[in-house]
Amino acid sequence: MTASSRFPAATHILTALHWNEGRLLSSEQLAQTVNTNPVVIRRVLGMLRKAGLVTTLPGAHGGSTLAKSPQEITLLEVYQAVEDTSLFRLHCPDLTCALGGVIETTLNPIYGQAEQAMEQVLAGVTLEQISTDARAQAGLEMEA
Amino acid sequence: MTASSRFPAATHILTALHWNEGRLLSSEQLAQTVNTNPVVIRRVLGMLRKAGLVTTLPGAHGGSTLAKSPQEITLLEVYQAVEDTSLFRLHCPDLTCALGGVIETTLNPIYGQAEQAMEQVLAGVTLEQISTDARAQAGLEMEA
DNA sequence: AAGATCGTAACTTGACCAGTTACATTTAAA
DNA sequence: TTTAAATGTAACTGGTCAAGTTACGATCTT
Repeated sequence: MTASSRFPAATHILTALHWNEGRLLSSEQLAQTVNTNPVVIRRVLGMLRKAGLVTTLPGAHGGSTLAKSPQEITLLEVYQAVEDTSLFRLHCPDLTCALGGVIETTLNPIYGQAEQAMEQVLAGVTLEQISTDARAQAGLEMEA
Repeated sequence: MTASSRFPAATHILTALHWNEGRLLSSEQLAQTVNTNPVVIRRVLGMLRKAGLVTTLPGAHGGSTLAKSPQEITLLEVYQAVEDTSLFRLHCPDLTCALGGVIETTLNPIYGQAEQAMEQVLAGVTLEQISTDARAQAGLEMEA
C-alpha cells in the first residue's frame, strides 16, 4: 500500500509558488527544488490547474502561480486533485457463498469511515500553515 | 493510490474462520469463498500467522483456525499484518534548496496524523463486530 | 521572426500484486 | 507403513501503474 509521490510533490510545488508570490515559476525552476523532471512537474501542475489551485501562463516567460489564497487551499484539496484512487481496494469474493455475498457490504462502511478520518486531518491543514511552518524551520536551520 | 487486496481478503478469511469455529478450514476451502487461488490464501495466512492471528496445522486434514478470540482481534491488527508500506510516499526534494531542505520535515507530522486517524478507525472495529454484521446481513438476504 | 515555455503524447523502466505451476515437507488415516 | 491430503515456499508470468525521458506542436513575449 503505497501512494504515488504526487501528493508530496504537489504540496511542495504549491508551497514554492506561495514563497514566490507575484512571480511566475517555470516548470524548470520547480523541477529543480522538487528534484525531478520538468515534464513530471507539468503533469502535476495540470491536475492542480484542473482543480483550480494554480494558474499557468503559456509562452515565453510563462509559468505558474497560485489561483487561490493560501488560506483557502487545504491539503485535502491538494490530495484529491492529485490522487484519484481510493485507499482500499475491493476484492471479488464468491457472491454465491453466504459469507462472500455480504462481506463487501459489511466492510465498505468501515473503509469509508477510515478514509474520511484521514481526509479530515488533511482538510484541517491549509497551505498557509505548511508554508509558514516550512519558513520557520528554514529560519531555524539558518541559525544552526 | 491503491492498496493491495490483501486486507479485504485477510478480513474475509478471518471472518470465515470465525463462522466455522472449531473446524479447520483448508486453503482450498478459503480460496473458494474469497474467489482466488489457494496459494494466494496461504500467502495471506502466512502473514496472519506471523502476526499471531491464526494457527495452522499442516499435513492431511490440516487447515487454519483463529489463534485469538474475535473480540480481541481489531481490523488494525489485520491491516498491519498484511499491509506493510506507509500510506504516503516521500519524494526526494533538492535538499540544498531552502524549501527543499525543510518541506519533508514539515509534511511528515501531517502524514503521521492522517495515518493515525485512519488507523484509529480500524482499531475501533473488532473481528467480532464484522462477523456479527455480516451474519445479520446474510440473514436479511435470506428473507428477501 | 526568434526563443522561451507550455501541454501532451509516446516510450522505457522499475515496482508490485495476483495468479499459476511445481515440489519438497508434514501429518492423519487406511 | 504406505497413501493421500494438506501445507510452505520458490519461481515464473502477466497486468497495472508511476516516474522518467524524449519529442514536438502550440503559445506567447520580446
